[in-house]
Amino acid sequence: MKISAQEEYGLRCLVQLADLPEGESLTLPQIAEREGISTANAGKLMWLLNRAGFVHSTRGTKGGYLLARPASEIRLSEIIRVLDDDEMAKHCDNYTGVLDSCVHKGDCGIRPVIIGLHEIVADALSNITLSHLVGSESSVDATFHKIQGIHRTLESQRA
Amino acid sequence: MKISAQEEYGLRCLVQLADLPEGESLTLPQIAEREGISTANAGKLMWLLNRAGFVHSTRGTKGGYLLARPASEIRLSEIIRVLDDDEMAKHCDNYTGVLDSCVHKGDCGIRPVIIGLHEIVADALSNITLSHLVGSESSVDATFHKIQGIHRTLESQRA
DNA sequence: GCAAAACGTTACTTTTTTGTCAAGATTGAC
DNA sequence: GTCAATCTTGACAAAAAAGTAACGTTTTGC
Repeated sequence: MKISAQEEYGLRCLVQLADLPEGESLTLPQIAEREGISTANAGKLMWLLNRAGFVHSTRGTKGGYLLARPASEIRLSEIIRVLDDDEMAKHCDNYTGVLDSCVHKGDCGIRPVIIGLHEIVADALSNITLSHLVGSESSVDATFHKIQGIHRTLESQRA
Repeated sequence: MKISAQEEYGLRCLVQLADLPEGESLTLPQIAEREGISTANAGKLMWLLNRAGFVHSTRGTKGGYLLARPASEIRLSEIIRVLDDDEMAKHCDNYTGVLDSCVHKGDCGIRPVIIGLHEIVADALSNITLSHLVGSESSVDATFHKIQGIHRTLESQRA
């Protein structure tokens, strides 16, 4: 269970934009340099993020990228879903071995665990927004654990 | 964020062994057939699982594989850690772009989220054992949610 | 002993994922 | 209007993951 390169770098590019003063934008070369990736690679990532509606781009001299919505309104769960190509929906169609369909098509003891796991992850990520990620490592860490704590308490009250 | 083929199929092979009557074992061709994968592939997976100490193998005619420990004592968190090649420990060494080390080496707002996410997943998986996975899909689903519910309640009480 | 059935190990091939390149399109400045 | 800076897009190349093949070792049964 891991984060793909696309998820990691895509998220980082968005954080760079979220960390900008109101109204400012970044060009591809600037984003690439700040994240230590090639301009070509940054270009592809930003294309994905633009297509998904997370950023707005302007062409020509003085062009660049900026967030399409306030950072506080963009949840990590949305971002990951896009960068991950909605992998979860296809899980059971992918792992079919040498056959056309999974041998556990009818009844599968693993499926509920996989689905449940993704629910837990999506749930945790839906409570974190881009604006939560712009601070220092220690402050983000504190925020994350606070959010998780609150969330779990609400969960168990509901149950 | 997704499960790799190695994790998925490796876990499934273990579930097959967990579903066996006490003392019985399965050969590679049997495991392969039951999971719809090639014998060669099953062989590689079982080699990994044997090396990690989850199963015992016996060679020669009448040989085969069986669990090294009771299914109720093997937690999914251990299994995933092995099949995933302990990916988490290397996260920050992997995503360095074109550079030798990650540009966020010093202070990184994303790291606590990645680490926290893996903690949440490992936490959820540590409460599920192989024996939980042998029933029907609906019973496993019920068990999973029950375990998660109990766990979250304890978590929030502690907090 | 020897052949058949089974696991063990390493090297190789294929497929998927990542990352790069190059040509095109759009805009602003002069 | 031309030029330079910038994003867009599809094709291509490199790297990683997944899967296969080949050959070896061990055990059982005859």
